Amino acid sequence: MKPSTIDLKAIIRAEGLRYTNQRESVWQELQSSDDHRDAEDIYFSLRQKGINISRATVYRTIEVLVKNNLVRKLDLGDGKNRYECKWDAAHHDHLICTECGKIVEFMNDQVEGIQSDIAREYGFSLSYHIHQLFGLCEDCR
Amino acid sequence: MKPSTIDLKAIIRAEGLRYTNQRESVWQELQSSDDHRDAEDIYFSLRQKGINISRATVYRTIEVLVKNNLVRKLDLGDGKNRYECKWDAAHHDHLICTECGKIVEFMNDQVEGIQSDIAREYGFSLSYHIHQLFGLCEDCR
DNA sequence: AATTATGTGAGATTCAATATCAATAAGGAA
DNA sequence: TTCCTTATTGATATTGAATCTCACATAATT
Ligand SMILES: [Mn+2]
Ligand SMILES: [Mn+2]
Ligand SMILES: [Zn+2]
Ligand SMILES: [Zn+2]
Repeated sequence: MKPSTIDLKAIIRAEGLRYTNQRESVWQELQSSDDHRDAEDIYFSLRQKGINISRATVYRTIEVLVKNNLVRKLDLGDGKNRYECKWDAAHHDHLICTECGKIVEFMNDQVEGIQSDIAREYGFSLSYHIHQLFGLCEDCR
Repeated sequence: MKPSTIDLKAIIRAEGLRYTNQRESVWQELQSSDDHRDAEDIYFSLRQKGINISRATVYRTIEVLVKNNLVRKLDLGDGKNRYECKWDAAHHDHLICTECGKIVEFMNDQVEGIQSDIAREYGFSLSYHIHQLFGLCEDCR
């Protein structure tokens, strides 16, 4: 992931919130990889780097980032939420290997269009969708 | 839902399991409606009908039914698994109202086909998928 | 520096789901 | 039918992710 052009301090303060070391740390940690990580991952990585932070603060901060569209929350069906840095990313969905956990991102305009058609057909106004394909990756089958 | 032509006793015993009142009761309860219900719903409905059963047994029995493709387990993102009777149902995905919880079932051959294409493109062999559209239904928007 | 309200940390709590284990009962044998 | 073996059940404890509580810390303003 390329270095952020995002000014977290400005965003945080525009929300009327306080800019803190903990919030900056969580944001940096999430930006440090392209992975789809869970809150516990973030918590442990920060602790390992000697940064003192609590689980509660990790959860609370992630929620702030999600609300400001800097991070996307994902439920990949393994019982815990995962998060990905999405401030510069176009929409995409996921292909997941049920054996090794590998995650491939895909985007298909045709499917996106059909989703809108389906919503219209049933009188729904769509706000978001979940589209996940599960199976075995090349290496695992 | 039309009355079952399924012989649960035969299926259960073919699995080398014992046919019990509890297992039959859970199966009957799941068949009694077309809804997407959670385990607690099933548990309470049975108790209300005077059937003595424990939560643990409800969970365990549902798992047996899922493994035998009589019931489909769904994660609709509200923190608890939901179940639908699917012994006679063709595959379908879901459109969910985030306001009132209404669930509409849809099926689109084109999307199903594209999913296969995507899997092939990335070298995956697909085993299942989750496709859920969230938004406001006609009544709620 | 003083003030004040927001943010944080440690631990308690919630809730769905699973595990434990003594008691029960299904189903095969006689 | 009765007996026997063992899967199943129920009551309860436990797990794990996520949230809540509240005394204390600290960001931000004056
Ligand atoms: Mn992704
Ligand atoms: Mn359905
Ligand atoms: Zn794999
Ligand atoms: Zn609605």
